[in-house]
Amino acid sequence: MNIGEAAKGSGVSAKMIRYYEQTGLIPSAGRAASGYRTYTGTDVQMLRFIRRARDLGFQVEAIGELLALWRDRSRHSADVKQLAQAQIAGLRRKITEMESMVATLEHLAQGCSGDDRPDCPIIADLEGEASLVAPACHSGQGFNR
Amino acid sequence: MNIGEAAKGSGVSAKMIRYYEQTGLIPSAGRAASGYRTYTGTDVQMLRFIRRARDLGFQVEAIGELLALWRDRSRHSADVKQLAQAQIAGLRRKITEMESMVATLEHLAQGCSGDDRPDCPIIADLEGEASLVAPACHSGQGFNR
DNA sequence: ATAGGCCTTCCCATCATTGGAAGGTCAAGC
DNA sequence: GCTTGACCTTCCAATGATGGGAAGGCCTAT
Repeated sequence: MNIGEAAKGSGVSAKMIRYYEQTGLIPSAGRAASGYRTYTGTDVQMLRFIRRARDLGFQVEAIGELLALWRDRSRHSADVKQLAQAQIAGLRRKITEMESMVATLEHLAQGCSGDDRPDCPIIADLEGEASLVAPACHSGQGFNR
Repeated sequence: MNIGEAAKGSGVSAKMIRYYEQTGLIPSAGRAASGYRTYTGTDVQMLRFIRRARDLGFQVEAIGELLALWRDRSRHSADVKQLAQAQIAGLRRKITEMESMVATLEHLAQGCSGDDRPDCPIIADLEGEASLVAPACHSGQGFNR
């Protein structure tokens, strides 16, 4: 089948399929005499694998490792589990960060009258002055950047 | 003061300060005879404002709006609050997505023996076959991409 | 033969940030 | 005065994953 059909069948766009090939995540597809890439059912299955891993938030690099384990019939499930747990840990870290942001924002928004007056604890907090509402202690630093 | 000192004082890197100037987020800094950018205490305060907004996860575009409100003494706190609430909503959406990923991954990892045997429900799930452990119903689609 | 739908490659843009190269400036010490 | 090192300047490039588009080739049905 051609790339369009593989894209439809896998949920990975044709653009991304070419990109994954280019970056070495997947092997080069076969080519028809016309120069068109050709895909088999197995290829589509691999692309679906990638799609699902991507939907679980794995980065492409980690997906490469997952693919290698997938292909390795003598893999150790411990290796797979480790990747999954690293992914869980990474997601948890980001979730925690964002939750802290939400908590701060909610605290600030709650103290904001939200009317036509200019006074606003949100602005005050961003200004770096002590919050007009409460110490907030929101700037836990240690952000991802 | 020079850009380095402004960077230190604000927590925004010199690189980013130049970038923010270039993209119009902040006005062009003054220049010394040498061509060096010069900053005042007010500038540093503005940069700190940006830094804190950034730490709350605001995108640069939203920070521009916040800066405009900050400078607008006749602002309506409702406008500020709205930006904050939009930010909260966006963060919450991402958190929910990630939590769903974590839930799926945990479920799968829990069923993985994590030893030297190759059988692994994580791989099985990514393969797209019915999970060996449970229906999982993890692929809720509707992801951010 | 022609239309239009698919494919190819190549380049560009995103977003926020970092890195580096090549070169100018400043301040301190000799 | 001169050197040195720290700082500054601009410009260009890369990141990661993706989308957009142009210019041109291929395929199939009418």
